[in-house]
Amino acid sequence: MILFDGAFKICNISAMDNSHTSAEIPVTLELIAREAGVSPSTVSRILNGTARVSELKRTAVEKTIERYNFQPNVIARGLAKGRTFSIGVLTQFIESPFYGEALRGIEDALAGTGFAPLFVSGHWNLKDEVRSMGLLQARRVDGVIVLTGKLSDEQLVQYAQRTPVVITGRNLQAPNLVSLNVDDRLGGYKATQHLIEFGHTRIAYISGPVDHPDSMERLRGYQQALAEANLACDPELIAQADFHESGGVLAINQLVNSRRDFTAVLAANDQMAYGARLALYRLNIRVPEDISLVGFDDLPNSIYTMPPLTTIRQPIFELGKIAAQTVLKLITGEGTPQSTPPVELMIRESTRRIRR
Amino acid sequence: MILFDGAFKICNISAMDNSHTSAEIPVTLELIAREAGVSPSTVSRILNGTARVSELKRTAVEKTIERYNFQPNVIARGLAKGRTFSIGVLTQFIESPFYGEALRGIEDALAGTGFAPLFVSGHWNLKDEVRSMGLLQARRVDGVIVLTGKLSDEQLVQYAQRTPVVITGRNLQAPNLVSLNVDDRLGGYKATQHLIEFGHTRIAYISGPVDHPDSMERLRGYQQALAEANLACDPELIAQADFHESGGVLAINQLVNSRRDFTAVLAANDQMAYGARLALYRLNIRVPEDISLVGFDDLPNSIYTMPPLTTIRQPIFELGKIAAQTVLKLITGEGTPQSTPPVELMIRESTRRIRR
DNA sequence: CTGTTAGCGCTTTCAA
DNA sequence: TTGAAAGCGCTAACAG
Repeated sequence: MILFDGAFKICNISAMDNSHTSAEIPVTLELIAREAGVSPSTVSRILNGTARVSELKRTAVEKTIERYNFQPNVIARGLAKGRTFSIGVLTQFIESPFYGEALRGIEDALAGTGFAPLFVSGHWNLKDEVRSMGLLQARRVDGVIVLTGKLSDEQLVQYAQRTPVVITGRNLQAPNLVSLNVDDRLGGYKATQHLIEFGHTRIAYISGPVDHPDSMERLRGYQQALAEANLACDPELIAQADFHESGGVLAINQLVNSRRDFTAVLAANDQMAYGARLALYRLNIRVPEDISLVGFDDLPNSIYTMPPLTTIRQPIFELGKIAAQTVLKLITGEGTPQSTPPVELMIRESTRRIRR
Repeated sequence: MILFDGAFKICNISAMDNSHTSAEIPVTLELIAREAGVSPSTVSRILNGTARVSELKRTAVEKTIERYNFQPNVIARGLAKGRTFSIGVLTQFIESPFYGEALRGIEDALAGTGFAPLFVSGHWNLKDEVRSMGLLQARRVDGVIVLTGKLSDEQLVQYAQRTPVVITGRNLQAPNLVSLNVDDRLGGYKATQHLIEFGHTRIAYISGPVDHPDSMERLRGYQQALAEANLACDPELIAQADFHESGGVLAINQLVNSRRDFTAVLAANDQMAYGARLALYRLNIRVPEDISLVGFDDLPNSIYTMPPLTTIRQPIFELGKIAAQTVLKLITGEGTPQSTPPVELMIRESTRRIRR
């Protein structure tokens, strides 16, 4: 295997010398103005469409802009206008498949508006969230979208005094701030109801962190569906986990060790359902023949799961989109908030009617 | 089900009225200086540690900063210093589980350096990539990391004339630009070799897009391993797909329809392997009993796949980290480029020794 | 050590 | 219509 003489390659080590960078005449609006024989204000006016400009000068300017491939400095513009045209987005993990969809929604809504998203991560960790919010503040974003997280209501309200805030996953009333929610409880309810309709009466629940509002709402939906069907809610059947795959694994083991029997499992999110799936496989328990499994979120992957996962679809892409639209409205002072689309039960192949 | 009277909820509609926003006195460096009884320069010096300042004034200033909760305006600072302290990152899909890891690496490397990443998406689409690069340019980022994509070498080189560029997934030599690579060919080679060692001789390959350099390199590794083992490379056993799950489904169907027999499949990435897995399941072909399956990337999910997927681990988090470190070095003009860690074969449960 | 004075690149009155 | 001038919030010589 002689072709591979190293496990990696780096090109152009000499490129590290970038001493030449210093030369270059920066192309600025002023330069354009001079070259086109007009004043800077005129160029600015053309760029912003702020006022009528004679056809003659306009074409002259446009030509020079073209020629120099001039792009106005958004930073400088921001300073002058007191607006940076960027929207801060506090997500939890930049690589999260779940929040990723929301980010895509935000990108989508912001495309073509002149505003750009600035993504920062909080890692489900108050300190990081505060630091990240500080970064956004320092960069004077015009608005902020907070995708859940651990910031206190007070912090959020205070933050909203300086900058418009849109927050998901919590109910909060304050000036300059709007909360956007999907109906987690309804989701938990629908999922449980589906299982009950399939004849299951012993339904285990793998919950997320107790301090996570979404998680608790879903649990409430589960409990309510149980209650409405006159089924007891056995606390032994509720395992507490952490929204991660590994938590799902642990939860299943714990549930099985408890020796309570159950014929179905509802996981508070898809990631835990993935972990649960693996744990069941290890225990030689078949899905859905022996146990039905339901997730929550409908991650892109859940169609390709083995078997494809029955789950609650959250309109998370749309939520991101609406959040972005809402924050823009807050900034410009327009009204009419949007409603978020409802959660939806996606019946796939991980659940089946119980054999009697 | 009376508790849910709507499938969504929006709070605080009245918050849309943000007319009060106009009041507020902005807290600036100048304000701090005045309140502390010193000149703006002194405050600036304290903030930047640019020069020694008497203990007396320092504490006075620090107190006022504290009192006003002052955060210097990074935008203004950027204008003055000719540096924005942000690094543009062109990714393809913000929600991609694969690039997500790289983004995390970038965040990780940038944390605490004062630089912030500005993530933009290219969607594997030249037009979007150009637009996104334009956005970065307009915002005067101090450096750019390009995670593969379709920009031409010329475009990249030209871009590097204005801003330091780090590019992954291609070999390019130019001033002010460095290319970072993982050894895709070696990955393809290792994966194939593993299959051959397990006794497989008829190994199908699901490729990515032909215009994708990573994809082609992996294919070459596959071919080389075959050649070294004196196995013929049957073109009928190579299905062309698109790096997405659905492509994996299609590829398997095509492969099976071709009526060539094979006992193993190597997919050029994990996502296609997921799709292949589903397609095989639909066809009642067991993995790994009937067919062994290997992926490429080692996405976080591949441990939780059914069965857990044998795959080539790409050090993509580390790659992101190194890319960020490299671009910082390019900016500050320091030297010593890093090497990227090698790819690694992760043997899990989707492959097994062929029964004879 | 510290204040004064010019800008950074753009927008925006205010006159002309 | 258009230009001159002032200013956005900060930094960086340059004196003192």
